[in-house]
Amino acid sequence: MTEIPAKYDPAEKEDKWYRYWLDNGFFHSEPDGREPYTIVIPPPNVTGVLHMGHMLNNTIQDVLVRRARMQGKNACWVPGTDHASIATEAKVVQKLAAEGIRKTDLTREEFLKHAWAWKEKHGGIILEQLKKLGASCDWARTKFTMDQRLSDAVIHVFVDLYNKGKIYRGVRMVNWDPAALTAISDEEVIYKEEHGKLYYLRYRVEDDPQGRYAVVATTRPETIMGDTAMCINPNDPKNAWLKGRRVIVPLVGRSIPVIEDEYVDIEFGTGCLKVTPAHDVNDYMLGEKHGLPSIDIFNDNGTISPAGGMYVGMDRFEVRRQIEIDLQNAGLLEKVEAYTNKVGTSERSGAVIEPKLSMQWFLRMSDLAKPALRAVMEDTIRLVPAKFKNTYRHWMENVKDWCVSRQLWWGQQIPAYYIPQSMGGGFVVAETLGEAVALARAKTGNDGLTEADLTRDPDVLDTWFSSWLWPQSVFDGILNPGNAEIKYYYPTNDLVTAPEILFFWVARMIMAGYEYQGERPFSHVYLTGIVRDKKRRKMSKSLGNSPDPLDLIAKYGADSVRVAMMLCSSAGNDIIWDDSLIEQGRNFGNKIWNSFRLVKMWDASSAEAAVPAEQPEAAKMAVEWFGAKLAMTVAEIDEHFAAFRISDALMALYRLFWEDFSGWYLEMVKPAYGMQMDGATYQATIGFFEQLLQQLHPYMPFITEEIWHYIAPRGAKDSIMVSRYAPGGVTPEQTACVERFELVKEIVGGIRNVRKTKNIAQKEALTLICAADENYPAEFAAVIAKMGNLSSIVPLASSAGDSEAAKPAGAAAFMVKTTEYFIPLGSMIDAEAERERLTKELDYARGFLASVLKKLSNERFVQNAPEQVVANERAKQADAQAKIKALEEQLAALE
RNA sequence: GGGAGCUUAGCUCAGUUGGUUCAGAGCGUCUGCCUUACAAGCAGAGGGUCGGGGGUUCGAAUCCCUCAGCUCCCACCA
Repeated sequence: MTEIPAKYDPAEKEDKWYRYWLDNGFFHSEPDGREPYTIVIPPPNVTGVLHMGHMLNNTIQDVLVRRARMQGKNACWVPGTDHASIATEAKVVQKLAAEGIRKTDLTREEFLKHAWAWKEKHGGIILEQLKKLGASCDWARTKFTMDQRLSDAVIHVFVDLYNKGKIYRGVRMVNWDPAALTAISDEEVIYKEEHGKLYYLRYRVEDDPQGRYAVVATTRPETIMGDTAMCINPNDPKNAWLKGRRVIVPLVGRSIPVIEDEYVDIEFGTGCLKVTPAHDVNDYMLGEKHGLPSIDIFNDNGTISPAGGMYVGMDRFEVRRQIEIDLQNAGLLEKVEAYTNKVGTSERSGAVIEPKLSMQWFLRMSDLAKPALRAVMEDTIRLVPAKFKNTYRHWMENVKDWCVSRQLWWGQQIPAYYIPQSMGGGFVVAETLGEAVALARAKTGNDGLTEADLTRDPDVLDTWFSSWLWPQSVFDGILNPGNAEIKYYYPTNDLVTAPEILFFWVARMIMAGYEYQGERPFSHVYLTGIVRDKKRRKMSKSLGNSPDPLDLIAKYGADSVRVAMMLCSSAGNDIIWDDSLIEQGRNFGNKIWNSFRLVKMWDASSAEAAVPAEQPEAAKMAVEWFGAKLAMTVAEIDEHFAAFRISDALMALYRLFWEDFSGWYLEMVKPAYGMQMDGATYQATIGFFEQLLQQLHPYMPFITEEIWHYIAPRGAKDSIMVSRYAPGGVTPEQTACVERFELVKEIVGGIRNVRKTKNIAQKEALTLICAADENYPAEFAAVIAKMGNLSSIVPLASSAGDSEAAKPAGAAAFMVKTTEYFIPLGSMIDAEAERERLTKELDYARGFLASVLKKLSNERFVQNAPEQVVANERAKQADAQAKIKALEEQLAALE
């Protein structure tokens, strides 16, 4: 037998076993006759590094995958990364800036070369980190959202949707960063409270004999050059006089109409709104609605453009200061109030965002959303927890068209090609340049048109426009529909992701799934919580409150981190991370290791001590009981998994191993001092241990593999991770056995209590006297004797009625259910203390009886409550009465 | 402003359709133990008027109303 080290060293073993799994190809899946179990990873940013959120998310996926594999399914976990256009491009720009290179100085091709170099260097780090966690991904299938095949699929889908009339060009307000000279996404806008001013400007009413003014309140007086209307609420009596009039924009002198729209808040300011369609989203919508012209008065860098007509070339904030003075001097500034509002700033440059109109590509969502909404509402796709269904519905019923273009270079370039004005203008959309030329020729009727005449749209597609195809594109299901892999692996089973991307990603994957496969992309969506610190703050770099997962793994081992994660994570709830959790994980591993060492010590084959001829009774009963307990707990774990209660499943297992197996079972089968264990018990124990390891394996893959190979010599292919769970099932006898054993626990507890209160050492054997009634688990007598260290269990003279006679004087007593137990202690009994204890118990029992009787004397209760409930109350009454009688007798015996 | 959700032990959370073992688990705390697998352990103990108030019911942590506090999502008012 191999010597087993006293301590388990994760650092040493984890790399070894991961290597072993890889070398044997255990993670790899190919379609075969088995039932598939598929998960596609939510692809992390290609240049990202592992944080606690990834740890949580990927541990859950690995637990699900490993379990499915051991259930005999063909488990396939597809890993990969996302090109994350915005984030990656920002990082590349930053890196280039550090080298003194500006993006604007590079051509698109040059920039992309840098970006790819960056991706090659940093990409995939996160996948290597996942290996440390033990993730059983099929690495041979690793995909990247900008792999050629996946990019082709994206382009194909864009063209297809365009041809179906679902994609169109339109104007939209984007967040313009005047410092970085780029549009940024809504997510990159940080709103900050700013103490600014609210300016009240006088707009002279045209042709008004009284020379009156309409006063408008604005925070942005510098945009007046872009005003093309004033708007009032038609229901606003105080401004009714302005209806149908025209007003003069102050300083500018332009005459603009007064329009009416209920959008205007009557209560705000004066109830008059200046409308600047080019520089405010809401104004833009008003402009669309009322057919107003739009004057863009800003250059890209935030200075005034010639279209402004005044202050040309000045910075927008300087203009704000200047215009205040100029308005004042012209007598057109009614007043200025202090005003606090939220101003959007760029996450990247810190500059104040300028809303800017621009031409973008949109995807019509309403038709796509319908089947996707139905699938979730009808539970074809189950969200876990289900509370997210409401949010999902709300969003899907109010879905807006998706702006799919981004003013970036890193990503799939939009396959739209513009035809020069000289050749008729317009554009065509095609998968290849060749096709574009053909289309353009057909469109213009100009056969002389060549590739060189076409200009490709410079924008790229939103990253989500590639990741929404992920469950399909990783199996080439877009370009090669109906291929063997997509048929086998799709729909996938479970998706594990964060609720904040339910709409960005999950909903869109569902849409794409129905659009291109005619089927849901997955059947369950498990939504994890956010990992927070002890103070419930989000973990972030700036707060420095996020532990580095790799440090934790190095210090405690991946198994410990995984257990810690799974212990505190219930679906949809944020998880509050506390380093003490990881200690709990480590302690559990330690417990498993030591239990194993103990069991291995009893290996009958290496016996030096005497082996008993036959299996001791206590051991026999222990085996029967633990077999039953194990079967029941496994069934419970199955239920937990069916409902995705993964932390509950782990807790059930944790308690089974720690309390029942280590605390009770191992103590029950432990050979007597100087004796060896019999073969039958040893074999049973090893069998239990293997089953426990199998159940634990999804959570703690490394230590279970290590012990698996210590337990018995195994072939190179006999990994625990590809072993199969034993068939489940619980018999009624097993359920009864476990129930009866609860009595044993209580009786042993009673004995221990007596020892403790009377200060009797465990070594000192005692005698137990008890009435062998139906609540006494006689079949476990040997177990009780062993666990309580009893020299004998003596039946109480049993004939009913005269039992008092046989009750021992000077004995400590306790009750389990209605059965009395006595431990004769002779002179050690402190009659006074005993009387006090009994009186207390008696008082409680009488009070309890009184409450039961009160209930039973309530006619309405007896009439209305179900029979079973009433019967239970009567049973309680009988028990309480029996208990009271017994206690009274015990008290009397003390006299 | 619109929508959703949460509030149970010191902490993190379970608690299916109201009804036995409904007031639970883990961790932490406290007490006693270095008992030959494990002190990263063993044996025990204490701790909650289930956010407040009201209602329905024979019976409410559970259903309804209301108030308070917290969280998230969406739209953000010139």
